[in-house]
Amino acid sequence: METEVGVGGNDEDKLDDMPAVEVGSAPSSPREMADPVVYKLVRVVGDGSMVPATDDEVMEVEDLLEDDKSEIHSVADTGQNVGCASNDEFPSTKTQFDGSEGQCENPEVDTEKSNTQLDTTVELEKLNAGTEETVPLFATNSNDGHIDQPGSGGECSNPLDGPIENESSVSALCTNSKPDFSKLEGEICLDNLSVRELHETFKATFGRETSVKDKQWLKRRIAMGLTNSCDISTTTFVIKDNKVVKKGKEESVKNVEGELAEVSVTGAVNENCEGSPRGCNNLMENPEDVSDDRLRNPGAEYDCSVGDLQTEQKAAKRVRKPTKRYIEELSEVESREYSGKLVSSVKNSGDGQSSPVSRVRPVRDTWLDGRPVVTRQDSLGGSGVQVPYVCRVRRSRPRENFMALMELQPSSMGMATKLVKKALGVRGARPDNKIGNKVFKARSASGWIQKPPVAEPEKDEHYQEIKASELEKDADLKHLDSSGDYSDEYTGSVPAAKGGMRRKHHRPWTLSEVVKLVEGVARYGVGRWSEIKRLAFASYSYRTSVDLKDKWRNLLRASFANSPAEKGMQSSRKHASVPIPAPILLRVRELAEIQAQVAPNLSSGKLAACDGRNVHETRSGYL
DNA sequence: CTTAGGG
DNA sequence: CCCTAAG
Repeated sequence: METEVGVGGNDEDKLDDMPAVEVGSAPSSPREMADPVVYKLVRVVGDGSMVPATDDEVMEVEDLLEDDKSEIHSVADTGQNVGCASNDEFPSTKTQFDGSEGQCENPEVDTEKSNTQLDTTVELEKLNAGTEETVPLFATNSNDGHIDQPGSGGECSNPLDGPIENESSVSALCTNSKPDFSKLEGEICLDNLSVRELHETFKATFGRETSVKDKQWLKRRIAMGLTNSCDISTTTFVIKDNKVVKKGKEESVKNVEGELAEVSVTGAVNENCEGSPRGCNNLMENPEDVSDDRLRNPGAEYDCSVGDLQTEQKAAKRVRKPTKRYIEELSEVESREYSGKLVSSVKNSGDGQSSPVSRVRPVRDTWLDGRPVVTRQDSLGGSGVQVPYVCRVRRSRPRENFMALMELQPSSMGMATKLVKKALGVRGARPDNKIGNKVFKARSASGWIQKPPVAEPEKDEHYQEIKASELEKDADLKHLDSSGDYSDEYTGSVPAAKGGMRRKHHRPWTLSEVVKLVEGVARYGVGRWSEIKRLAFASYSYRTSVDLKDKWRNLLRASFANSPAEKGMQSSRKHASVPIPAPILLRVRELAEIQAQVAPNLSSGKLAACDGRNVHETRSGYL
């Protein structure tokens, strides 16, 4: 779901103001994007910096909106939402999430952007042109009863958006995006219908009345109902050059079945799209805040929007959309691109993508009663309680993220990827982009992904990992310092039959991570793992200080093994999944030596002195 | 809780 | 990666 944001003008200011905080901010300047019209949901942090919103967030908002629209009272359930709803203002709509509930523990993130949670502002950042869908959303916020269509207003609000987009989008909807439904409808083009007619249609379709007056919303809803398919739910249109590309957006819908959130991603590809490689991805991943919330109130979420759908079409299955992880990857690429020297084309994991990859490991799909249930048992200790898979707490560890897999079709996916990448790249192109890097980090750190219920049981895990590693490798090789990170893993450990916890999923260290580690060690000194963790690895939710330590140990081993006697050791060295570049190993060695010499003699107190700048800084931060 | 080390 | 001991 794309949302547009009135933010436009503000962005710059925000950008400027943006703190250097690593985690936090993602400035996105809408203007930057010239071509693709995409609405991006953005979260505004307390300081005014913006962070890309996660799918969850977006979805949540959408849900809320929809709920409101469709049914007025629905809001009540989700307390958090209320805050959101209250704000009519599109530009800055703040959604308050319940901190306590919502947050899964993510220490790093929390610390750095503690504010975020409290006031999470959902802003729509409009990268480009507006989309129809957005409007309805807003409308929902305002109020069920009177649905103002801020949508139009919102779009209008942004000069950038321009009416043009709307038109295009609308027309597109009629013609392109929802052709099916119109056909289904019996040739009726919803656009032509009056609100009243739409209401009737709505009623006919869903069997219930709707108070929503928004035509667009109604149309969309009806279309959805008619099609049953998820694709219609949200559509993003991307205007590239002359072409209008419509990209299907995933609908955030919870599956009736037990699955809280299955998202279907439908990449509707326009004819144009097919031709053009570029795809545009709207969704940004975002911090866990939202996801948690969602988890919390599954029921509330889908009362309306989902309810309709469900009632109408229980059969239709919604597939979770790939976005987060997917996006992360993309973002990674992006970061590299702009930071970098190499502009790498995104490696489309085209091959892999052809077949949907999904991971469901931690999740148990059971069709026992004929009712498919996805349950996560681990967090509950195998109690068998159904848990929204989202919020898993893994021991005391920071938190786990779930990876989402993409169910996209190859074609759409590739396109999407490219588009996203492009979009990102555009943003990055700007001077401010340095921030982008950070942003994505933050995002990655927090990003949770919901898993597609559909996933295929085994093997996807590997699949994904491999894919990820490849990606990383790709990125890393291009430039080491770029930080690439994957989305988190969805699961840490799963209770074994016995109750033993499965190991945390193996997370291969990427080059970028290694580089960061090395830098961190150089900066803060060996042994200050927690500091390094916090500072250098703030963005990586996984990788605990212990992990860092272990990795360092391994690096040391590797470095010493390698450089001293390259010849003999080769045999022992097999191929590491991620071969560490010699330079890095050298650096590691150097650092190790330096530290070894300095630290011991001077002892802890002096060490700081020696390191001076770094240590102090670090310390000051804490102290 | 953070480190360090062994497994 | 995990686990544990020690500060």
